[in-house]
Amino acid sequence: MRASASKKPPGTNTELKIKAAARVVFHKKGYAGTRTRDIATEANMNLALLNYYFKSKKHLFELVMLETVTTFFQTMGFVFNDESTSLEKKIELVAEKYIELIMKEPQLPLFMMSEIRNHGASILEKLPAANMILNSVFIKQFKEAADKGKISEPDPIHFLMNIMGLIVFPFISSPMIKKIGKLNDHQFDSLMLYRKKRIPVWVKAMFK
Amino acid sequence: MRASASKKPPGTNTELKIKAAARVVFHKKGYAGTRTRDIATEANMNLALLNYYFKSKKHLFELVMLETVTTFFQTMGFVFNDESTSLEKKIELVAEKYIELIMKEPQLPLFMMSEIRNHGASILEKLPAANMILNSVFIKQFKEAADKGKISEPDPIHFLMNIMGLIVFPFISSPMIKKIGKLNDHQFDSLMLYRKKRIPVWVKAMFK
DNA sequence: GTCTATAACGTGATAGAC
DNA sequence: GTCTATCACGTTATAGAC
Repeated sequence: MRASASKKPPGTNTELKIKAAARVVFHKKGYAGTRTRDIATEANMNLALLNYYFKSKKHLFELVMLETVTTFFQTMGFVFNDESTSLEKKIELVAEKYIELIMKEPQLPLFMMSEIRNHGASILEKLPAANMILNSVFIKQFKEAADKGKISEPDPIHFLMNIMGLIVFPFISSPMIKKIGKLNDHQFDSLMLYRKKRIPVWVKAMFK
Repeated sequence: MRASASKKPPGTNTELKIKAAARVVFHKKGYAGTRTRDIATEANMNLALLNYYFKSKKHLFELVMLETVTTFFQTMGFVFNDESTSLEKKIELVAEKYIELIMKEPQLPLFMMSEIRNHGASILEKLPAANMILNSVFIKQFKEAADKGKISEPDPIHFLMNIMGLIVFPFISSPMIKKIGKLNDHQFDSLMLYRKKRIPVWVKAMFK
C-alpha cells in the first residue's frame, strides 16, 4: 500500500504523459508544425484528453515552452552565480553542462531559437534571464579580469556570444555538419564530447 | 523602346513578384507557419495566381529553399576555392561576406537550419556542398598548415564549426542577445560590424 | 493572365455516452 | 476520466467566368 508520498500534487499520470509527449513533438516540429493528433499518438492517448487536461494547443505549448526556456537559463544561472568558482572554472562548467544537456535533447536549441523568433517578446518577458545574467557573479568576475588587463575584449556580450556559439552552433547545424564531415550520429557525438574539453581552451586563447 | 535585353527568360514580372514575396514570408515564418494567403498579400496578388504560376505551396517552397541554400553555400564556395588568397585571408573574407549577407537577411540562418531539420536530407542531397567544401583550396591550405605544426587542431571540421558558430550564432539568438545586452536593433548591428573585424583575430588565436 | 467563388481537405476543439 | 463521433473553421487548391 503506497502512501501518497509527495507534497505537491504531481498531476495525474496521464496528464504528465501528455505533457511529456507534447515536449517531444513540439521540440521536433515546432508549434506551427505539430498537430495535436501527433501529440496524442505520441502519448498513446485519445485526442480529446488533450483538451480535457490542457485547455488548448496554445496553452499546452506555452507550458512546454516556459519549462524549456527555464531549464535552459537555469543551467547558465547555476554556474554563473556560484561564488566559489573562478571565471576559468565557470567557462569549463558551462561548456560541460550545456553539451551534456543538449546531447540529451539535441532539438532544444533550435526549438528555442525558432519559437522565440515567432512568439517573440512574450516568452522572454516572463523570465528574469537578462538581469540574472547581467548581475551575475560571472559578469562581476569578467569585469574584474578586464580591468586588470587580463582580457583583451572588455564587452562581456562578445564573451557570452562566443562561448554559446561554440557550444550551440554545431548542434543547430548538425545535419549540415554530418553531411560535410561525412559523419554518422555516433561520430558526431564523439566530436561534441571532444569539444567539451576543447571549448574552454579555445575561449581562453581567444580573449587572452 | 527597350530591347529584350536578357538571354534567359526571366519569368514574367508577376511570377517574380510572387517568388520574392514567398521568400520573405517563408524566411520569416517557416514552411508550416506560412499561409499561402500571406504570400499573396505580401505580393499584392490574388491567391489563385500562386497556383497558376507555381503548382503548389510545396513546390514554391522548394524553389525558394533551393535558391536560399545555394546562395548560402556559394558564398562559402567562392571564398574557399580562391587559389590566390591565403588561409588567413580566407578567414577574413568568410567573416566579412557572411556578416554582410546575414545583416541584409537576418532571417536566413535560422530559416535554413529549421527547414533543413524538418525536410532534412532531401534538400542537402541536391547540393554538392559537402564535396565542394571537402575538396576546397581552403581545406588543402588548412591541412598544409596543420602538417607544418602551425595549427593546434588537426581536424578542419572544428575550424569550420568555430568560424561559422562565431559568425552565425549571434544572429540566430539575436532576440535573446538584445534582451540580455539591453540592445536596440542599431546597437546590435554595430556589434556585428565590430565582430566582422574581430572574428578573424579570435579564430587565429584559437588555433595558434 | 487574372479574378471570384467554391470545392476538398485537415485540424482544433467539444458534445455526450460510458 | 476516457472514449467515439462530429462540428466549426481555416487553408490549399481548382473550376470557370472574364
